Amino acid sequence: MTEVRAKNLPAEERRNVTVEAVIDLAGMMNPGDITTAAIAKHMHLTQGALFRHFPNKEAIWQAVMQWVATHLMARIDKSAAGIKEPLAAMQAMFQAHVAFVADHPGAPRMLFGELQGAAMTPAKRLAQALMAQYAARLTDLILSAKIRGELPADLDVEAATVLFIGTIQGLVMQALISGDMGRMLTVAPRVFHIYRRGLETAAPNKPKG
Amino acid sequence: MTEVRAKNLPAEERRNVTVEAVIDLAGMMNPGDITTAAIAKHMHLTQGALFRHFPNKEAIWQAVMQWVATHLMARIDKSAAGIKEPLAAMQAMFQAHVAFVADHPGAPRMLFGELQGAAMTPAKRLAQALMAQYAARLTDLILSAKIRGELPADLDVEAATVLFIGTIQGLVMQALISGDMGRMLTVAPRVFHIYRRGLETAAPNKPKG
DNA sequence: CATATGATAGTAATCAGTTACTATCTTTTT
DNA sequence: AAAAAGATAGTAACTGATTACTATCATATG
Repeated sequence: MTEVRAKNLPAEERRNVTVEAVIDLAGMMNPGDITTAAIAKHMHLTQGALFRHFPNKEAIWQAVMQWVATHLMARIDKSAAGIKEPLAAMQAMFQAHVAFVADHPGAPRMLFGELQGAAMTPAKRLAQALMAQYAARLTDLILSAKIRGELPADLDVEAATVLFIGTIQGLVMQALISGDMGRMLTVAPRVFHIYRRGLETAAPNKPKG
Repeated sequence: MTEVRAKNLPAEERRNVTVEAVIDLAGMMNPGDITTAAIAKHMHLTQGALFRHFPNKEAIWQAVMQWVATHLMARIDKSAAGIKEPLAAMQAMFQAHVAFVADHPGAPRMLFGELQGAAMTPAKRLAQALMAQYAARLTDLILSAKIRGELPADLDVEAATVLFIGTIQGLVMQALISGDMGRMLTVAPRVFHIYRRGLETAAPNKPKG
């Protein structure tokens, strides 16, 4: 017997519910089309009440981006924790990232939408910081894989990092387009397999001849 | 002494100019935020005048998607024409696609934006047809590469196709985010190199042991 | 009672699309 | 070829709907 309507939530919890409502909505509609009225309706509240908990709409988006950054990184860190082999850790991160998106399709849509916006909003700054942190972590893993001899010393690290992130973005984008998140989960390991082979056998520009 | 303002263009040319204006604007702002007023202003026209040439806004977007589909496929076909080796053809397509995006950053933004929209608009249908055509062409190339012995017979064709498209989407997405299209052009061949190595050495699931 | 939370009912700005009128180009008629 | 007529293209001002945001009043909680 869950209450359809939770009344008079404490402020912090109401803010959390708001963020979840936005992530939820972003999975169903274009983030740019999400109005404060739509958010309020989705959480069974009146539109004006939202502004008792957030000073303006931008603050809501900022909170959402913070939620995405925190939860995504937490999930990725957890998946790779305790794995010694860098390539195995990367594989775990890859799968964890894809699984996170499958659970929260609205999250990448908020990210992409925010990052592509022209204006340098606080939300965009958060999104950029997330991306930078992600890329740095990957580069470290690839470098240590080189040191451990798991990857060839002449591997193009930058291209490998770009391709890892790009592969996920591409997978996610295609899943968002088709609307089939489950399929992405099964294709992801097969795609990562090709990526991994590419790293392991990469010769920079002139294969010895 | 170019005229700042071309007056009273014939209808068809005015429609072409409109499409170009939209692609141009989409490179600078979120496609969803492009208003008819913004389009008109960008082409030095009044907002109402647009509706003399298009019945509604959706028709404008439809024309834009048609433009993207036609020009992108033409450029890709041209780049691969006359190349016998499938892998070389794929490499040419890859580079041509990236170059097209560098020339028209608004094009992929329109595509992604349209494909992610919930409503099944005519513009979305065009975008989906473009993607399907693209994927089919790739699958054909990969299959013929197998037959010619350029790629291993046990390569996961579906994953290879998804990864090709995903790699481009990921590259483009990162370029859109950073706003640096020139860099994408230089990174693209290095990224494709890793992709190609992945295909050439891929063993499906159980590397013989 | 005091305060936090919510509802109701607004505001000014902006959106796609329409209307009435005017300018410009093309064709026909003389 | 000159002028009138018709068609096409553009302008300016508007409409109703929707937006983010606010002011005021009501209620629930501790």
